[in-house]
Amino acid sequence: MTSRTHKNERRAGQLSKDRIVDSAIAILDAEGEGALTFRVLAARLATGAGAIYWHVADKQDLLAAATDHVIGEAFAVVAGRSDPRATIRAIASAVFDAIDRRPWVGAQLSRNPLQDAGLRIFERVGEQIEAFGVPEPAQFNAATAILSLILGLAGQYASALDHVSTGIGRTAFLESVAARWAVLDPDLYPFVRRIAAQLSGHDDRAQFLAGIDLILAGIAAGGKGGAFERG
Amino acid sequence: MTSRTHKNERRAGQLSKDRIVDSAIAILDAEGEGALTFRVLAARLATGAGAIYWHVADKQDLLAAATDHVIGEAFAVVAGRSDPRATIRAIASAVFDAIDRRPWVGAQLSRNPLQDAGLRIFERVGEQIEAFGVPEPAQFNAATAILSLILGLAGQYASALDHVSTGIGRTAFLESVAARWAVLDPDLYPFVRRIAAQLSGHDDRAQFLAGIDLILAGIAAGGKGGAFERG
DNA sequence: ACCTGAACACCGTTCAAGT
DNA sequence: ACCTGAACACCGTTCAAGT
Repeated sequence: MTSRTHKNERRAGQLSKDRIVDSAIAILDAEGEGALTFRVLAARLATGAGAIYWHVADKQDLLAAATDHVIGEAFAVVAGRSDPRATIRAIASAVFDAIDRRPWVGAQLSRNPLQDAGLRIFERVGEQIEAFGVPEPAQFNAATAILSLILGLAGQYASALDHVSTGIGRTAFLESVAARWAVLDPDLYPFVRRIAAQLSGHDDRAQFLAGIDLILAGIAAGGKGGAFERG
Repeated sequence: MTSRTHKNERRAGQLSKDRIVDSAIAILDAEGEGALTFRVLAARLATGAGAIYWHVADKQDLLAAATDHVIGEAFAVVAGRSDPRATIRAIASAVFDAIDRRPWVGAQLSRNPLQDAGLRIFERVGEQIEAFGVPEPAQFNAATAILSLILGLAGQYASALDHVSTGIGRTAFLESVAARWAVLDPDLYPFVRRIAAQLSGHDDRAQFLAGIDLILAGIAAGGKGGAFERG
């Protein structure tokens, strides 16, 4: 019965930051952000709650590591296009897909934008901004704008998905929001009222990328002098 | 001693959602988000913790109401410019200033973007997008992009201010971030390393508005056909 | 109708004690 | 060095009881 049970069996029981983060991700994926507790995490790892603190500074550190892991994985499969514009769209797409699969990633990104995962996105975007031909002094602003848009959309999308997960389906949720919007005071909220009709049918991913395109168009337009010729 | 003490004295002691929200804002302003507790809020209102629940659904409701109050006040003083572009910049500026004064507003906006305050911003921006001459079908995407950028920047700025408030000053904080960035692996983070030098000297507000300008430029460029002539 | 405040069901985090 | 798990110092929220 215990044949084949050598010391690796023990090794598998060893704690490590990686194992902790993997377990945390499994819990977050399966039951959402509210379910991640040091107690249930410890139970799943068959250890004491305090043991986790040997490998992880605190809960924020754990969530940051989990988010960084997911974003790192998402970026690993983003092939670099020759066109910087297409590459930036691919980066944004990868982030969108990661959030679509795991709403907690979006929540974490928008809550703590300056941590590892955010820096990873910033770097990727910035490299393409440079490849796009944006002059040095403008690169910081341009990359920050795109990063901010991604994070802002991440927060909105994650928050919407959050509501969806707590009960009704996506279209039912959108319809309930649309119904609430359609009933606002027309003097105070003329725009939102009018837009409500488009809510149910709209495509989140397309809207996400449309925003990116607007900034890219603005960057391109800013270089009227020819400074942004593809090169 | 008790002359002049008529029933209004009693009235002042009455609870109401407004009084609760005002007290919550006072606590948030004075001691930050971590200090807002139903117990300390109740103490400040000289009542029991449970009494608050008669006027407020839960803590999320309280924070949403506080944020909506602040954004409403901020928008009350935003004069409409004749130029939609300038008005959108003024709206973004007002949000920036509100967050600059109260970091918790930024955190709340980015955490819960679809609540009252977010809707207020969305409406204001949307109206200007229409005034800008963006055709109907594109208005939703354009307004969402600007709202998302504002929320994304709100989150980043709030998170930075948060770190500042916990100890060191702003420039010291930026320098510590810059120092961390400057020391990253140059193969993995070439862009962030290079940009680190600009961090200490940069102007948050200018960067905030630069992002808005990029989207506006993108919107204008999108209407090459003349559809976006100022009208 | 509105308020009281004790009680409930949790949290993240710490830390003496073990191996 | 690493793990255990009870204990600490809190939370938001509920609810019987009061007025």
